[in-house]
Amino acid sequence: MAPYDPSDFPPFAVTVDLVVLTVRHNGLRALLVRRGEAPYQGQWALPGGFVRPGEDLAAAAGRELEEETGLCAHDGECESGSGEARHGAHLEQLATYGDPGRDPRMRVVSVAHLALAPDLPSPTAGGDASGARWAPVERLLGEEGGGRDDEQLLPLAFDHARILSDGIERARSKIEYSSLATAFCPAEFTVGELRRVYEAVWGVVLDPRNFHRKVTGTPGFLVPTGGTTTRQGGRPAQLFRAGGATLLNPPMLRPEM
Amino acid sequence: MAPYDPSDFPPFAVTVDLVVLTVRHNGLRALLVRRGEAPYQGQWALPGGFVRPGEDLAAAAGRELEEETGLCAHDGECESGSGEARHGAHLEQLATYGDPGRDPRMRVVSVAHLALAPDLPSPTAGGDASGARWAPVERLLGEEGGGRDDEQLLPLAFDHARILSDGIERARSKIEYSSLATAFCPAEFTVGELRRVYEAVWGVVLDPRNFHRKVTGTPGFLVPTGGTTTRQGGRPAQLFRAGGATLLNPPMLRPEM
DNA sequence: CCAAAAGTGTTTGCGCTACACCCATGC
DNA sequence: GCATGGGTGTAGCGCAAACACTTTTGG
Repeated sequence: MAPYDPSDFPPFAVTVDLVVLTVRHNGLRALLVRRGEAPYQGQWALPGGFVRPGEDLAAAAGRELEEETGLCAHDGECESGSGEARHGAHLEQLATYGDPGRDPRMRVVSVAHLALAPDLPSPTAGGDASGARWAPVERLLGEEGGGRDDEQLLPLAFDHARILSDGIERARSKIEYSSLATAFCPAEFTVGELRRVYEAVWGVVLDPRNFHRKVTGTPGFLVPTGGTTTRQGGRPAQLFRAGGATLLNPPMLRPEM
Repeated sequence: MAPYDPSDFPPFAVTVDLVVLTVRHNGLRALLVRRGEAPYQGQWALPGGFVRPGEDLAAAAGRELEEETGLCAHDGECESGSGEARHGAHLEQLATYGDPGRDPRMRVVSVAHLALAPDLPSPTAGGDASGARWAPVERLLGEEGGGRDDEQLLPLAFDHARILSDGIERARSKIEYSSLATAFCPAEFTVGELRRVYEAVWGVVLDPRNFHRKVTGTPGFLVPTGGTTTRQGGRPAQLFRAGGATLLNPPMLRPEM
């Protein structure tokens, strides 16, 4: 190999791309922005942008997330520190994509991050995108059982379909063995609401009795607040907050794969 | 955010760093190279180098791995394609480290990869490093129960201790639910040899009877070759190759954590 | 009074654990 | 023949799956 010469290395552009997921209307959805410029002008893409010269990768991801959603990241391996813009979201590094040619203009290495957010009241305010939406993931991945057949797939710019697919797969497997599903819920939530998160992310139906026993029996997963709510109708349900536990032992079991 | 201008972006150096693990003398070991230049001259570091202008990230990692060990990578998400230099090893992307200041000379973003290799006959031939060694991981992480107390910790250059720690953690958790432990074994191996891999990586003792039943009962994990060996002494043991299965269901269970 | 969701108990079965014993080789 | 590791059978137990019923609200 050539000797290590600081003044002579191939220059790269480094960006962060964000897979932001939420659960809305009993379905898993991803945040997309419409591209205003070539290439892929007018097509949908993941939010993202350049990493700034003095900026940590996690900080760049947190900044982009707040610009797009108003959410302030916490948790994961990213600790951007201060400033609670809104209720927190989970943010973690996903993977890095650097194929030559993934961006036709130049050599770009993108460090993708995964964010999990609760259902936001406002669709998508602020941000630099000329348009933004929460798209159901079935319309992006071409999975089975996701809505009607006449809904066609939304093509994504660059290699973003691949990145999104990896992010969804990470989320689906990670809620098995961690308490991450609570990141999709508001600060206080019911067992039933948490169950509907699992059902939406996995695309399955779970037994309410066994689910209730499982989550309330796992130490540190849920902490009762003492309050109740009837916002889902029916009998009042206990409210919980997310407990301190991050790793679930034993894990939640996803039915027959 | 500033408009997207291809000719005006902050330039970064992009490197790959390698966490190469093997099992040797009943212990988990990592490949280290001695640095020939400042900074951290003379200290031990993970092998790695710059990504070349037209080169994929996985290809860069595979190239570095072959330069350092003579191994040809396969499997994982990295498919560097052709050229079987020696028996294959597992290679996958680990994580990306890009703190400003992690390299005092310039802004470097390093895409770390994890490689799992069988015990190599020759210590470490070839490569560009002035020195190389397989270091027991206990001497690098300061864990309990790893050898005598008078052995002191080896400090690593840059943030490589963190990267190594992340790589080891990935390997430890991934052999639970995948057939990856076979990547530490030669092409043909016995159930006992595979068990010693698990014992070395996890630092535990497993019940030979239950282990045997578990791995032979998991469809697609092991394929008998028909041959036997007595290289471990005692009664001849059946030889196996790794089967096609990558995900183990149900997973191997790591004793009391 | 009806619908809708919450919450609880029980049975059944599978898989993991823990244990003792015989087998086939090298020295 | 003895040491060494390989391979098998079994009993117990804990967890998860499957299932029915009561409770408490809103309309």
